[in-house]
Amino acid sequence: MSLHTPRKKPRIHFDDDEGLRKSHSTSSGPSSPLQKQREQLPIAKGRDALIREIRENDVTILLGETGSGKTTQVPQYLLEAGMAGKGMVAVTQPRRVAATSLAARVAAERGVKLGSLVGYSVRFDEVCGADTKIKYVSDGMLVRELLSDPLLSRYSVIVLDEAHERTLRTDFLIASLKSIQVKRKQAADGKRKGKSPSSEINPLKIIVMSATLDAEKFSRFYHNARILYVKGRQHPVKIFHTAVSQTDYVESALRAFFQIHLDQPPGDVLIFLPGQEDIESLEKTIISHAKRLPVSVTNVLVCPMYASLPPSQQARIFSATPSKMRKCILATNIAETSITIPGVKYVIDTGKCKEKRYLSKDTGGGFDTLLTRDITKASALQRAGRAGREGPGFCFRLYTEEAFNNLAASLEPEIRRCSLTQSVLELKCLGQDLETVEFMDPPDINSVIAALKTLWIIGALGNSNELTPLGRQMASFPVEPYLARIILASSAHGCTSEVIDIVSLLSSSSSLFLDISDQRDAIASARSKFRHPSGDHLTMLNALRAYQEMAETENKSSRKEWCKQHFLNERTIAEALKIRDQLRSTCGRVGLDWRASKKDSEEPVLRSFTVGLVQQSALLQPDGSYKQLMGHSVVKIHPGSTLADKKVPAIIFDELVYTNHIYARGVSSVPRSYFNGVTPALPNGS
DNA sequence: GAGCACTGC
Repeated sequence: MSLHTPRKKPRIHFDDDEGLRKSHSTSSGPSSPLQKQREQLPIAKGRDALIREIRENDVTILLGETGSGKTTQVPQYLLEAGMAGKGMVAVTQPRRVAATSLAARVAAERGVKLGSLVGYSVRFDEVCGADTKIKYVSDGMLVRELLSDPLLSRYSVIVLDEAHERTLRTDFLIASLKSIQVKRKQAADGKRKGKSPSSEINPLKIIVMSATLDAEKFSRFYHNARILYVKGRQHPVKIFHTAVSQTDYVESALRAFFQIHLDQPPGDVLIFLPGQEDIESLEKTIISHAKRLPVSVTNVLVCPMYASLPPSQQARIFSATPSKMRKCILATNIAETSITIPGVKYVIDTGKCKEKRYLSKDTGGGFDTLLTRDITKASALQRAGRAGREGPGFCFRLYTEEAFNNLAASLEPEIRRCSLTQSVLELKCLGQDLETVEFMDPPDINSVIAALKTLWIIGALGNSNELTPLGRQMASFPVEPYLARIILASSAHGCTSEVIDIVSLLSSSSSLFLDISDQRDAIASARSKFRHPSGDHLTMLNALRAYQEMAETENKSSRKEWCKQHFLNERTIAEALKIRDQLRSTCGRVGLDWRASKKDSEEPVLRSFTVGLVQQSALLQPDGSYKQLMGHSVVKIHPGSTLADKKVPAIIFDELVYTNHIYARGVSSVPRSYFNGVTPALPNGS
C-alpha cells in the first residue's frame, strides 16, 4: 500500500461533481399514530382498486417500489374485504427475520397480540393461533407444508412477496401454486355441481409481489395476469458514476471514501464489497490512512460487516455513531437486503459481488464455484437505495455509466445456479418430476441429471428413477438428502446419537469454528484440544461434547466466555442444538432410535458418513494429490481443515468449493475399504 | 494456504 495521505492521491472523477457540492438537506417529520401512517402510505390511495382487481382475478401481479407499504397493507386489505373467507392469507418471505418482524408490525397496526389474528411461522419458531388469519411465513416453510398438504387447503390467498429475488423455494412455489390453483378450482366447481359434497376445497387466489421490472414474465407465466403498479416512497439518492473505469476496486473505494470524508458533511458511509478478504484489507488501509489525517478532521470508525463475523462485532454497526465521528461500514451483500443500517447517507458501490454457482459434471462429481463477478442493475439500484432510507443520500459507483448500462438486468434465478438434489427429491414425494413440472425458468438439464444421479447413488431413487422407501424417509428430514442418508445409515451402525450431533453442526448456517484471519495461530492451538486424528467430523463432535459438558455447570456468561476462548461460534451451537431436536423427533417418526450410541468408537461414525458421502470423496494419488473417487477433478484439502497438509489414502468431505483451487471443506480420513459395498458403481473397480 | 447471501414443522 502506498504511504501517501489520501489528499495527495489523484481524485477519482465522478460525473456531475458540481451537484455533489450543493446543499444537503435532511429529512424530518413528526411521528404519527400507526393508523395515520397507514393512511399515508402510497398504496393506501389505490386500496379500493386493488381489492377490486384481486377479487376479479385468480392471479394478480403487484409491482411495488420500496416504501410503498405493499407487504404490510395488502394482507390487511384482503382481510378487511372478507377475502380470507374461512381460510388464511399467507405471505411468504425469503428471510426469517422479515417474516417475524413484518408479522409484529402488522399485529401492532391492528392493535392485536402477535399470534392471534396476525402470526408468523418460520423454522423453530411459530407464533400462530386458531384465530390467525394473516400468516407471514418463510418460503421454505410453505414448501415443507406443501409436502404434507399438497393443495395448501388452509389458505384462501397466498401472497408471494419478494418474488423478484427468485430463490429456489419461491420458484418452486410459483410453479406449484399454478397447478394447485387449477386443481382447487376443479374441486370447488365439482362441489358446486354437487359432485363431491364432502369437499371442503375452495378456490385459491395468488398474488405475486415484486420490486423490479420482471412483471411481464410473472404475468406471462400466469396466463397474462393483470399487472398493478404502486409507487414507492424513498428519499432521493443522487447517483455518481466514475468518469473512467477503475482497475482496482478496493483502491478506488479507499480514495472515494476519503473524498467523501474530507469534503462532505456528516453522515455515515456504507461500502459494498464482495467478500471478507477485501473487507479486511480495506479496513486496514482506511485505519492506517485515517491516522495520518490532521487532528482537526473527524475521526473514522470502521465497521466490517459480513455474515460469518462474530455477533458481538456485528452489533457495532447498529450502535449510534459517536459525535464527531464518521462511521464507515464495509459490508458484503448482507447489507443489500438482509439488514438495514441506520444513519447511512453515502453509499460506495464497487459493483462487485460473489456468486455461488453449482457446476455439474457428467461424471456426477460436480462442485460449487464461489467467484467474484459484476453485480446486476437491480442490485445496483438496491445498493443505491440504501443511502436514502432516512433522508436524501448519495451513491458513488466505482464504475462508469456505460458499465452500468451494460450490466445484466437481474440475477439468474437460483434454480439455474444451484444443486437441485433436494428439490428433485421433494417433487418425487409429491409424485412429480422436475423435468416435467412447468417452471418460469426451467432448470438446466445437466443439473437435473446430476441430481437424479446423486439420488440414485445414495439410494433415494431406484433404477427407473422411482422413489424408494429409503428416499421417502430421507425427505422427511429437514436436511440435504446426503445428510439424511448418513443419519439413516447410522441406524445399522448403532451410532445415530453421534451422527445426529455432527449432522446438526454441518446443517447449521455458519461454521462451528470461528475464522478470524489475524488470530489464526491462537485459533489453531485452541482447536488442538478437540482435534481428532480422523479429521474434521469427529473434531466437531469433540468440540460439541466439550461445550455440553461445560454448559452443564456454567452460567450463560461463562458459557459465552468459554466459547470465545475456544474460538467456537456459540450461535452455531445454539442453532445446531435446535436442529438436533428436530432430527431426533424425525428419527422417532421414521422409526430410528436416536439414542443408539457407540460412545467414542470412530469406525461406525465414519462408516455412516461414507455411505452418504461416496460422491464427496477423493483418493490419494501417487503424486500426492487427491483425485475425486467419482469425477476427474483434483481437489485440495482446505487450509482450515484439521487434515490440511496431511496425506492419507482416502478422504470424505462435506463440500467442494472452487475459489482459487478446488477446496474440500469438512474433511475426514477413511480407509479405502469403507467404500466397498456402499456404492452401486465404482469406476475402474477401485 | 483461506467462506457471497438465504432456507427447512
